[in-house]
Amino acid sequence: MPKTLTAKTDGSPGVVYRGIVDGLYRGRYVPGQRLVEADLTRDFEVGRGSVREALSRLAAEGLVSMNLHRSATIRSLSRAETRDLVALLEVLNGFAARLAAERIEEGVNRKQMAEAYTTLADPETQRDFLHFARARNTFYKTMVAIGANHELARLMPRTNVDLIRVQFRAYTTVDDDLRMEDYRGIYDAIAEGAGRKAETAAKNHIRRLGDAIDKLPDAAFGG
Amino acid sequence: MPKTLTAKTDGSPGVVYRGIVDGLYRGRYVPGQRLVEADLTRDFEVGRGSVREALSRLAAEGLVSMNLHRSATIRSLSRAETRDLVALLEVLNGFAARLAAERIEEGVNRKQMAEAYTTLADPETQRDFLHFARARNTFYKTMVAIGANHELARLMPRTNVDLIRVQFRAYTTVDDDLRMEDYRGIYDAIAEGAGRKAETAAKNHIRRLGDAIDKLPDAAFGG
DNA sequence: TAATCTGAAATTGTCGGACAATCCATCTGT
DNA sequence: ACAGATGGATTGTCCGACAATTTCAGATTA
Repeated sequence: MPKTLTAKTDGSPGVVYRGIVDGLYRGRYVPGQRLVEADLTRDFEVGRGSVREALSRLAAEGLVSMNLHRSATIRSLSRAETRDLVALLEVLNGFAARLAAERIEEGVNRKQMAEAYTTLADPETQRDFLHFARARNTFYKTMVAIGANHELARLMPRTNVDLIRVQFRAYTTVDDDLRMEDYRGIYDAIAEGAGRKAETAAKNHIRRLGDAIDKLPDAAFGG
Repeated sequence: MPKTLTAKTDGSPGVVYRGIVDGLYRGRYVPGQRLVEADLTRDFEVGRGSVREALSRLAAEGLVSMNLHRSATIRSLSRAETRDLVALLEVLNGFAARLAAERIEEGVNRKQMAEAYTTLADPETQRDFLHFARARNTFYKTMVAIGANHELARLMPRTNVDLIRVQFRAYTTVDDDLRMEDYRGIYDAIAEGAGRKAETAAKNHIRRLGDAIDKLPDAAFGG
């Protein structure tokens, strides 16, 4: 029986890959920080080749940037880059929401989507940043999965949502309630099977997010 | 003076990377073909580590697929995958066209766009598949560049347009004229600075492409 | 003192070798 | 003909080595 492992689950490079992404969310690594290969080799107890492979994967996804003969660094989004990314996410998430709405009736989709939304809306999960981040990721991932567009699913992780999440984490305490209403709106539209409506709901949500980020002070942007 | 090299231009892995992409367009590699590391090491005269890094980059972009303990293979799009990809490209290209139209007045954008379109429309370049493919790539790349959305530019090459281009190359002789009209429509809308119009023109073009592909026989799809 | 130059240390880029794990095709015995 | 054993081919991973380049502290100079 051949092992069916996804690209991220496999061996040593995967350990490093996941370790770094996880470390990002846990605050062990912060945007701008240098990632020295020798250190990673020691920390994760794998060969330099594996470290290298993990780094180049992360670079391909845009999470770290690699300059020739310089250490890789955790990428830090500038104001302009953030704006670009938000504009792109508006389009992509709108597309994903529309697809999800169109397929809500198939299989166990409705049940899965409901589950993801329920845990996201649970005040219990909202107490802890890590729990909330995970629930939100699950929500979006479910939405994309239900949409069943293989290529979209492949491309989504290659946007830098994670960076946005982490880089502005300190500033997100403002309007939690408003955002929860957004999520509810998106979910309801998807549950209704209203593709158009879901698309605009998702787009509007991202646009509001972009507006909020625009108002952030320069200190929130590293480079 | 620090060398300013882009991710694809750098050293040995870049040689392999570009060699394979180029080989794809030249027909040296065909979808489904196995890529044995030892062979590539010999052909490109670089270390296995570099070959490995190039392969994982290509895998990250979706051009080759890597299975555990099996050779990497040039990916072959199934009918469903192609449909998904086309639907995604419709959204992304629409976005790119809109952005380009909105910024056509800035700097040398108008001139560059006109140039790209002119060489694309030149009957001379349309005679040879390789020339035409290159001109079309330039056309789209210019459009994206003018749009000036850094994240979109980063993400576009990670779609599998190249695969579509190559895999269905044998079947594209049908409606060249119709497609040239499409390009003209897109270009005109961009030149007018009409964002909405450019978006729908690009979307319609991709949709027509998708319809054409839908009518292709099963033989066109490998896996 | 401040700016500049210099050289050593740190770090990455690349290669080659080595070995285990696994897959694949072939062979073998029934 | 078919199930299982077997060996070659290929990948996954690590290690060591060396050149190229950057980085930084200390020496030199205006």
